[in-house]
Amino acid sequence: MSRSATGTIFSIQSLAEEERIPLKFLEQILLILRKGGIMHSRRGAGGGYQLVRPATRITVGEILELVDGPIELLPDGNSLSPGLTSAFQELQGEMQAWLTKMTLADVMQREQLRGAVSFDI
Amino acid sequence: MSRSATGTIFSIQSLAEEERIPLKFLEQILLILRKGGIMHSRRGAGGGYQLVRPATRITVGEILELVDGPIELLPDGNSLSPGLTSAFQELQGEMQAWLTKMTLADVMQREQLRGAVSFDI
DNA sequence: GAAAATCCAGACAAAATTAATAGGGAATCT
DNA sequence: AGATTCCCTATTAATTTTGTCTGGATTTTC
Repeated sequence: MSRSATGTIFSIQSLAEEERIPLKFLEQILLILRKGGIMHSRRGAGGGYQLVRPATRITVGEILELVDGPIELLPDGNSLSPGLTSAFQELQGEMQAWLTKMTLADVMQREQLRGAVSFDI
Repeated sequence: MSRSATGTIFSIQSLAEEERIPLKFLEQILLILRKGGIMHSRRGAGGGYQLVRPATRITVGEILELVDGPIELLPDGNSLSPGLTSAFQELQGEMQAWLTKMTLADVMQREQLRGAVSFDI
């Protein structure tokens, strides 16, 4: 019963129990994901959350940026030398590229290959 | 008068003044680099620090690991799903590869290209 | 022996990060 | 109306990180 299938709807509570995450904690994360355009929600009885797009079109980078904020190796007002700054910008670019290629579907496939616990979100 | 030339010796104090870093702070860093086998030091009058190897054979990753500890995207006792863990391990591997290819000489060349402040260490 | 310089262990505070908790408000279904 | 479920803001607590400072001890040169 994969919650990562596009149409599947589920409640915060049910997911919180399965993953053993505090309900109020999970609530905040899902809220962020909805505002970020990754999930859709419906209130009231029978409501819940569901993915807006198929997992093949949701990237890890997208989720990470929403939840953790922008991926930046360099601090905002960085005092590093221009050469180091340039180098780290390059690395950061490579990380971004990777994070943009890696989709939620890719990650879920890796769960399968490892044959372990089922994973959702 | 580049301090990154292999033979050049300099004192903590002179570098601290130039870079406007607290002397005692810089001292700790240089100490780490020496223990890590990147720098050599000589005590007493006329002593100081110098690079052991040419900058072409010192990598940014080496320095970073010494100063900041191991580069790890995943926390030590990570509770992530196996699929996510696997994915992040892959990314971490790519970062490591990049950091191992990028040498101090490469960084210094970028300083030149940007024509800005001279940079040492 | 005096001066110059590194060596070393530890204490400290401010800031940032992370995880969690709290308490109600608003919409929707039956 | 009442139950269900998401919505929203704020606060707390614990931990880690970062930068800095203290106070010497040791080695080397002159």
